[in-house]
Amino acid sequence: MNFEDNDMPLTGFLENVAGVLEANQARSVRIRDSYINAGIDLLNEERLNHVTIPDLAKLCGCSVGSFYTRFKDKEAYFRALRVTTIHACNMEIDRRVSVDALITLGPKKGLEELVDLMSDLFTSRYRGVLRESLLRILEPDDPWAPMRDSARGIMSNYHLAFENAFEGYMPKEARRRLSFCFQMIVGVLQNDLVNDYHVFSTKDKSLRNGLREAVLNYMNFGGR
Amino acid sequence: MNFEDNDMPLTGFLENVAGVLEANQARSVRIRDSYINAGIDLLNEERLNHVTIPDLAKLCGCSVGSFYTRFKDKEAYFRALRVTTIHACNMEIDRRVSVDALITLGPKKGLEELVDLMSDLFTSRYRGVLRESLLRILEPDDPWAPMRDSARGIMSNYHLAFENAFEGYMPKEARRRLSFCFQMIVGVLQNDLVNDYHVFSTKDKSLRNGLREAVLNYMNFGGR
DNA sequence: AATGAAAATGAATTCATATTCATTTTCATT
DNA sequence: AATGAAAATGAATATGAATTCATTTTCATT
Repeated sequence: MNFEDNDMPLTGFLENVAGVLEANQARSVRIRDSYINAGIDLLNEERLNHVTIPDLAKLCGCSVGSFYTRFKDKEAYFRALRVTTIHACNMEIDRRVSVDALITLGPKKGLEELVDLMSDLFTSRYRGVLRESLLRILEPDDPWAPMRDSARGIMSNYHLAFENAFEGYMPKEARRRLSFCFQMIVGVLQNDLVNDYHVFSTKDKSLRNGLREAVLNYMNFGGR
Repeated sequence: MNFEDNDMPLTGFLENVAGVLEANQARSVRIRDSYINAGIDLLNEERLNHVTIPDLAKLCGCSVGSFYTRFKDKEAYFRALRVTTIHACNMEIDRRVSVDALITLGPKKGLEELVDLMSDLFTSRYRGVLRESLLRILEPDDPWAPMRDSARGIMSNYHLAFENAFEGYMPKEARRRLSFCFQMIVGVLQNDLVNDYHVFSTKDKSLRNGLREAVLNYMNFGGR
């Protein structure tokens, strides 16, 4: 999967992130990116609290000070991890659930694609960053806000595509149900993100299948 | 609602919580309970991080030191908040979804009761403690574990009651669906616990109604 | 009301990371 | 290869909240 690629080029959006300091030399860009990539991977293993700057620096084979010539502070670093993550997610979203793509797929396959896309995002290499963002959702920054924005974008695409499928008129009831589907998918996936002890899990494909079935059933497109 | 009562007597279970120090005088019991009650209420407003011991002491009209004669450390204090919460939740669970109660209600009303019970728990005075526990789920303690245990208990009751309703034989398919229902309910409610920006919310009754409808539909008991 | 145990007090201390900065090293341009 | 700007270094410092403890006060029993 494209958005799973390691060592993606981080140039073009990191530059504009508040607190990410200018990197004018190839060397500093390399170190900056290695900090970002290390962070993305580490957050799949532990909480950001437990990642100390000295640890991080050692892992990247450089010094504490270098961290601070790349990032204003730890907060800016986490912001950079998030922006990288959101960028990757949004690429995937645009690719797979644009209004055009959804109109081509039609309602039923479109819904299946929604479950698959969301499952893929929550299972990707960025899972740890997503988890950390979710677990810090109440902090002043609200690191989950951009995910919410993306979610709203997806929803809007679905509403448009469904309206089109229903020839311009979608019953209010169907709108409500569509929204609730999305809320179920997100809820179940967020729960899985944080909680390993469920019957249906993203670890195998059971959660994906369960969600698909639940959503299709609920929308009256019939299960499998 | 019973489990909503303020100033519930905290004697009988707090005594056994690790790190909760003996309180032999009426005065110390009073102070201990006022710390607990203040904490439960504060966590509806802010994260535990932001509650400092000096703040807490001032709020309870006593000194920092008194906190440490009641609780070994802040961790023990949070444990006490959780045990209080779980105690209240379990009382409500036993009262409302015992196997007997569920057999009396029958499958359809039983499912509605599940949605209502879970919604009530996640909307109670203990909402803040539940949220804080969820957001700390990855910490060594796993403060969410006891909630998971309660959840397992509820599930088991439902499986037993449904087996009874289906005269001792419940199709595997129905078992799976029942589990997934629960996973949806918990997922959606946990999401709401942490995230205010959804179409269906516990703030009004919309989430409760939506969940009820979704669950009944999915289980083929027909919506409203 | 005397007495010793329990509890409360809050200024001072501890502790664990995040962050700084004077110095050294590397880069890129001439 | 000389030069100045950029970047890296890591020991030292700052920070901020949790925790301690010597002292004072209150409780409960006689």
